[in-house]
Amino acid sequence: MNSDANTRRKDTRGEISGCALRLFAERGYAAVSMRDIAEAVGVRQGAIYNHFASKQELLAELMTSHLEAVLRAHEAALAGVAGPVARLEAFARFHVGYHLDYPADVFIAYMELRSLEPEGFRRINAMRSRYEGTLRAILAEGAAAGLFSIGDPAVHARALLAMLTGVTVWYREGGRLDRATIIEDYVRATLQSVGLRMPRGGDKECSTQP
Amino acid sequence: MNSDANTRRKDTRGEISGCALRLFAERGYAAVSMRDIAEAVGVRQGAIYNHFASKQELLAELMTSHLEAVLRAHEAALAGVAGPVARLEAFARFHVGYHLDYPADVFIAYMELRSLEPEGFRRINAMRSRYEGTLRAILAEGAAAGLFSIGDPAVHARALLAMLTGVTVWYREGGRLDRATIIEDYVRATLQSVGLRMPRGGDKECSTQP
DNA sequence: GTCTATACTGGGATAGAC
DNA sequence: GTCTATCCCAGTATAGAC
Repeated sequence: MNSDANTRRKDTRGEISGCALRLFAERGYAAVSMRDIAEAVGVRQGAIYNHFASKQELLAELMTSHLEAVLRAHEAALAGVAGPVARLEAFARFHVGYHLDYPADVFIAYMELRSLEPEGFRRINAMRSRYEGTLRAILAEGAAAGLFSIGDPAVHARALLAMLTGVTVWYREGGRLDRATIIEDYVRATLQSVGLRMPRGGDKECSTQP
Repeated sequence: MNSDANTRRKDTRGEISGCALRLFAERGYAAVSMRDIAEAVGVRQGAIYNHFASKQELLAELMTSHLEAVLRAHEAALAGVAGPVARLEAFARFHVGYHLDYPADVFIAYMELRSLEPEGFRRINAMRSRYEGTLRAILAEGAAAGLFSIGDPAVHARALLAMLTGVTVWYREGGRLDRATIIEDYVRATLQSVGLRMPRGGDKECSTQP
């Protein structure tokens, strides 16, 4: 039906995005050259400019599509979840799970904001703020209802986001701990940080230690 | 008595360190040129090489002296503090306080590890691991004693470090919140995250909201 | 749409006068 | 120890053949 990205013809644009994403995450935007990206894709440097007008546009595109995906998935994850406690748990579970699945995307969106030129920065920072705002609202609501014991909701929101996002810094697939364990640990830390004690008992049988 | 950095003669080396620190923190190592640093200092580019052999050595030097200072201050802050609960509180209070005082140093040491060449990386990463290890030990001890309710101590240590270190990302002097409030909020989040409830009552009178 | 080739800029680092 | 001047290379982006 549609003409684009349809058949299995090689999708150069997509491969450029993928390689750039990985390299930016590994070394940082400024430390990666268009030649590096081209080599990873298997084309010559000039070919990239058939798909992206500039390195800057490539970065902005990566961040935009990532943030759009995050916001969509995040809204879906919290849709129909009611009450600050349940919403906070859902937020933490979604956030860590998503970050385990897309560590490079997340890392870039978190770290390379400063590499954006003013226009892109404003647009993309606004998307990030929306996301942060939903967590802040949950915390403020829980605090107002007397359910949470926290200081300033904005401070706590940033503290939790830093904590949850930090999972991308050290997590590597096939490591000592599996995905489910890590998520539960972060969810527990999140809920306890606002003064709650465990979501539901030991949660998935507390068999961490033998 | 000593011959170096003694009188008030201009300390070019120190100014290079200071400007490089600030610029690396603002834009990232790869995005800052030796010309940028020289301009900030007020000398010509070549003059830097009278004090540092290379840009890479300059970065390694900044990170090393920072980490040495952190480890010293951290040991002093925890010296004589006994018991996992008190030590965890002292750790959190020290960590956030130090990071509020030296945000640029901390940010670089956290973010620019990947910009180090192999030799410097090993050396400096070992220093970071020592620091992380002290927190992990506190958590493991508290968990073993049944005082803390956490999952894997290594996961929780990294989660807390990311949370506490993240204060440098958003804190700006003269903002809405003062230093003491921010520290107390982070300390509270830290202690609660392991399942404790408040260090001592409301702590400094809970007058956050009017 | 990809290639080769190139324009142009800016980077790290060095040489030698002062 | 700092300066000016320069080397050499890598970087982004473009032009034009295929």
